[in-house]
Amino acid sequence: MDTTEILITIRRIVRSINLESKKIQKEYGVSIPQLLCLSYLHASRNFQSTQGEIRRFLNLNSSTTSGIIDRLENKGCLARLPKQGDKRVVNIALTSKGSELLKQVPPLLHDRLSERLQSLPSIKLQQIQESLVTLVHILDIEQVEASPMLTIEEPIEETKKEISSKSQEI
Amino acid sequence: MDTTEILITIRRIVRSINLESKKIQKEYGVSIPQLLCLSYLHASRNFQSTQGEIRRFLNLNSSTTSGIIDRLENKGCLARLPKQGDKRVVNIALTSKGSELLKQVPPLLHDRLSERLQSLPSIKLQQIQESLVTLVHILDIEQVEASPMLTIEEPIEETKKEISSKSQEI
DNA sequence: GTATTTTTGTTCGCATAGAAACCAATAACC
DNA sequence: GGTTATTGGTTTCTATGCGAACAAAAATAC
Repeated sequence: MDTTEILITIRRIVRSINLESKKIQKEYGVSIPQLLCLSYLHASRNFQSTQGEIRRFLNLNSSTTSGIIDRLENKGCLARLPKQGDKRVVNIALTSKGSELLKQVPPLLHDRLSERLQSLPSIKLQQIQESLVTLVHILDIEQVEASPMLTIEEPIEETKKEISSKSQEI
Repeated sequence: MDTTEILITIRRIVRSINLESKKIQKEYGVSIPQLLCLSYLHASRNFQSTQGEIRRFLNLNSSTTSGIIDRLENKGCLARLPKQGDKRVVNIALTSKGSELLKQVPPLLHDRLSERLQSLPSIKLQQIQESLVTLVHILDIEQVEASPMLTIEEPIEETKKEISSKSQEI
């Protein structure tokens, strides 16, 4: 497996995750980013948070977060409330409908996948973890540069690119 | 790092790839899926292929492929031609504009990423490959089920799920 | 030859994702 | 207090991605 195949494999992993998200959405009516958002609210103080906090938690762009919140609001899972003291900020509150939905979904999801991952030898699992972190570093060039104190890394050039060539259908 | 963190890491990898795609699009006017499509045409006989072949190569849904081809057609990078003998099939032909664009983009991209991957110890690279393949198997549950002759795999239940919980902003 | 099934690719609808533009509110500066 | 800079979130636009529906064409069955 060379560079190209690694990239192709990543694309396939991404696709699987997206397909899974679609299945969950069909079955439960919420997507994974939506679920992540609801989970965050559930774990927040007073089951509330701000759009900015959710955005940072999800590590997404502001407009994307706004869209996710819109759709959850339309579903009745959360509500937008004004925040005392700062009129720019919108408080996002989990509704009981959202809370109920959370009770149905996460345990099923988490258990199944954990099951599979934990059936692996722990050495294997460790490998996966390290490999993913390595990939993050390779791809997250900006992050590495932003923290020169992290570790000894080889000098990495500014602009990183990604390539593609053939991929084979399975 | 447990299951949740693996999932979170995957999400971060996905994000990096998407951000990279955005940069490339801004700089060269084409996205990575579009580049993949053009590359495939370039390597095809007579610089032509069918929508179905491109779809299988990209491993994408038909409507997605149609959209990608639409946008490349609008850019003048490819053309839709009828196929002799089967009126359902559309031949997709790379234009010289598309060919020229390919000359500018891919070498830069591929080289940079290869460079970084190949600067890793070969053991590390091997780990990454194996880990990705393992993840593919875990996520590609349907593939494994569809091919019971592949290898000895533990019995895997039908519906797999994915979970999420906290992720931290870096 | 006719009826049915399968194939091919397009359209539509929905969601995610980012960039850019925007505006109101707040903070910082003088 | 007035001016400038920053912040927070929304809107608009573009692209990717999937599923469902669809129509035409081809393949298959009788």
